[in-house]
Amino acid sequence: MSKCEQCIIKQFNSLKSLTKNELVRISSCKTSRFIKKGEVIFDEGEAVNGVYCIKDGICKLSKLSENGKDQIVKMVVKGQLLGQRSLISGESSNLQAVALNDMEVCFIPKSEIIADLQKNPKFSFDVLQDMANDLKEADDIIVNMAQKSVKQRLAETLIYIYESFGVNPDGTLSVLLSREDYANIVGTATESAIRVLSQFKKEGLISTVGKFIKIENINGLKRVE
Amino acid sequence: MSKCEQCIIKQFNSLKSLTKNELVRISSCKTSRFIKKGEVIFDEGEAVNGVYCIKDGICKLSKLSENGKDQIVKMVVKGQLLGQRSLISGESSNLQAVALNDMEVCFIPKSEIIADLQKNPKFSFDVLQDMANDLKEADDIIVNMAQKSVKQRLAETLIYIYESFGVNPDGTLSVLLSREDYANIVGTATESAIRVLSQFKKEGLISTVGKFIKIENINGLKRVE
DNA sequence: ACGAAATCATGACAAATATCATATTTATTA
DNA sequence: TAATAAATATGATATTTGTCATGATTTCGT
Repeated sequence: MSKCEQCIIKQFNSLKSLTKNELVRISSCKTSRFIKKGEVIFDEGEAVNGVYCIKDGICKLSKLSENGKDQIVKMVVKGQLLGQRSLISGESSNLQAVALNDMEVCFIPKSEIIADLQKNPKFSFDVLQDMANDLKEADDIIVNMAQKSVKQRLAETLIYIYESFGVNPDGTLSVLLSREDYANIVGTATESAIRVLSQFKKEGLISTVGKFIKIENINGLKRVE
Repeated sequence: MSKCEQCIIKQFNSLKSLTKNELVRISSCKTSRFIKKGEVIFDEGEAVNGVYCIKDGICKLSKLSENGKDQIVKMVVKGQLLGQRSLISGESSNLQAVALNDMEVCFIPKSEIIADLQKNPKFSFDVLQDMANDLKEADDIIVNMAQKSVKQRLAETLIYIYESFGVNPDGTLSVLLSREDYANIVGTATESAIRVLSQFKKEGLISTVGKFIKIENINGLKRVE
């Protein structure tokens, strides 16, 4: 099994602040795991006894609302950590995590991470900054949900995915989402999301290649009202 | 000026994890301040060079959206800390803070807090837990905004204020908000908020004493659709 | 106490979005 | 590969919410 000390993935998350010794210790107790597209990594209400370091792939974090609809709250991608929040608050997860494509992750047990949080202030501050950033993003989402139209939110989602996760060689968005996923990010009915995407297509703002979406006019998307 | 070591307010926030010595040091450089209702504590985009410990009163944290409407993201009350997030991320504030009634706060400069975060892991972990909790609440708000009706959101806001901030001797909600504030919490037009409150009143779910609101049937509010 | 300004309230209408129905296309699997 | 299921697409319509107009009430400063 590969070693954390030599893993380049950690450069992209708080684990980079761990010392060589800490990494060796974590490496010895971590477990590597492959996750298939659509597989549930952990469920809402489930105890998450550690943190996942994502080596490859992307997943969605969602919460089931009382009316039975799933709301996607965040997407977590290669290089990032998954399950930090629950670990720190010591509660079971408030969100469900589902793989959006095939993933490879390392699981680090809770006890190890907590030990490091309490001993290594640099690591702990790094996690704190991560969380502060998540909180800021969450605030922005709240404002968007509350104040913007479905059309605007969907346009911004497309731009967000484009800018954060990039494109395939043919220019289509590298993250492949169903129309239902788009609806669950934007917080609308699936039919509404489909309709808006159709409209964007008619207006030449996007094009589609099978299920893949390609942004054709990003400035147009930014001007959507 | 009163001393942090003896202040009972700190029992309610992360400052309780500081050592006696740390508190003495902080006490010597903190400044106490009175803030009038409606006063801006800090503005969106402004650098917040420290943390406020709220000794008395309550304030709202809001963000101006592009369409010119204010969205209230959180309320912070006596006992809690204000400005943590910006301090940790080292950025200027993403939110505006405005006093909802007369307040008394202590301001602790950034350098002092950062020093303690880096030296005292217990304190740092406490702040981390606080932030994790804020993040969980933010997730819940996102789901509510995305999936629930204005009526439901307003009902839940009333219940939240009732349960979190309590009532006056006559049973009215102790936090006095304008109809516009309610609209800005729920993310709707002021007229819509007014209309829904009028409806709740007609249905006997709430009553009003001047601008004050009294919850008459909390189970009814919980069942609103 | 008085007038100006803000806040609250309500009606009428417009716009956005949800829901239901029903094709059509695409994926899955027996 | 045929049969079946799932996802996408679109129309018709209902519901929710926003906007504009207007008046009543409350608050505030002098």
